[in-house]
Amino acid sequence: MKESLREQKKLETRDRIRRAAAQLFTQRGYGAATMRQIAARAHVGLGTLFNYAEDKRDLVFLIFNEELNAITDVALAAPRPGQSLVEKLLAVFRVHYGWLATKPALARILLQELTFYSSGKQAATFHGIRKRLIDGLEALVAAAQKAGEVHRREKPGVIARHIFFVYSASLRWWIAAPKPDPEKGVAELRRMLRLQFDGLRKKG
Amino acid sequence: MKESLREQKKLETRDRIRRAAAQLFTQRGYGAATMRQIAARAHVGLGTLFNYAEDKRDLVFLIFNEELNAITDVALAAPRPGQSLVEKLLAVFRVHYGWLATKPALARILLQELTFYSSGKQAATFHGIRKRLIDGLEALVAAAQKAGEVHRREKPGVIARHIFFVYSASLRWWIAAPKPDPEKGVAELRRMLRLQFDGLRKKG
DNA sequence: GCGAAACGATGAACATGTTCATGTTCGGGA
DNA sequence: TCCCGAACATGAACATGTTCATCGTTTCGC
Repeated sequence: MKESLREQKKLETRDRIRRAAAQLFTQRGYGAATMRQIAARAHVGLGTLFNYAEDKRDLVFLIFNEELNAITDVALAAPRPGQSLVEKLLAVFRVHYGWLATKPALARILLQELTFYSSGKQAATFHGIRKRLIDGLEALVAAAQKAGEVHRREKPGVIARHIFFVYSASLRWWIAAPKPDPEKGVAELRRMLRLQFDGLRKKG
Repeated sequence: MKESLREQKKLETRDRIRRAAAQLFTQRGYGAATMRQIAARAHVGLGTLFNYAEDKRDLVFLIFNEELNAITDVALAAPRPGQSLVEKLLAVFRVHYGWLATKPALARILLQELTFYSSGKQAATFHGIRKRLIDGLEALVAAAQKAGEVHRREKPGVIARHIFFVYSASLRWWIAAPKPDPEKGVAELRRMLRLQFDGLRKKG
């Protein structure tokens, strides 16, 4: 290892900040928790927070990014061969639902306040992870097209984006509930994806 | 008229605030425009702003609400009998695209920063208007179900919400372009709605 | 080991959103 | 006409996010 001591201390400091921010955001909400309180609980100076997150919003991403990255790896490996496209997609999303259900208060902050926020160093990482997810969806769609399960009238990227938006909408709807149940969330999403897969047109 | 002078002055003050806020948000962006600058340009005390909007974000809704309300009336009256559901929906949305294209900078603030913000007196009005739009969509869907154009596997409210989200996503994508062209926006939305209408499943 | 340069921590100072106690203006009843 | 209460306007005071000049620590070439 190159910079043992320095690097070590930096990681510990970042972790203390993450834990302090997570606790205070959860207890008091995003708006009511102040940077000074977070700095105090993390045993760092006020200015130090801004060495790790560009601004207050960026702190939320700092809390989530590490776990989100790991969870996304798990999620993208979840689909099994032989499943239909909808079931493969649900296998991916189910992992995220289960994870977010363990920390609904923080998840609400992430989904309701930050979906379209993009500046900040941590936010960049966040969007990178999200892109990996969307790329994964695109691969699933492309495979389904190749297998003849899905038509080819639209490019897989377009369809993947569309699916991602359906997922985002359902997720936001679900997380707003008082005590989000992942099973119910996945069930609702299944309805939405079926609707998307089957279309609106009346058959025969 | 009941309160001629008072009511009159109030309306004028609100209008000055609206214009000042719109100008400064457009010129400098939402973050860089300060409440003090807005108050100065509106020839009003700083505190007065907070008699008309609950907070800074609420100012954005104050700017939009009046026009948005009128535009939504026009939009909901746009569909013509005999059009397909997709064309009826596009007739509605086209009005909004055309309107927002005339003020892209402000529209970007509204769509990218404020879609999920909900507290504040102006925000309440905004969401009321949005609900009227979604109810209108629901009525179109219900009619299409009754006419046998759309299946009945899902309730019209669910389908309408789904359509609204597709619309929101497309709109946000479109408004991010440097100089949004309403025709292109509507064309892109048409692709998305067709995708929704036809479904993903490969036919026979 | 030693000096210096790079790196990170720090909190006082600043900028700006928000509150609120106070002053001002208007409408209507006596 | 003359008050009085309600509605409205106001800016000083406050709370809090953010910047930045400064300081201590770690690293690295010698």
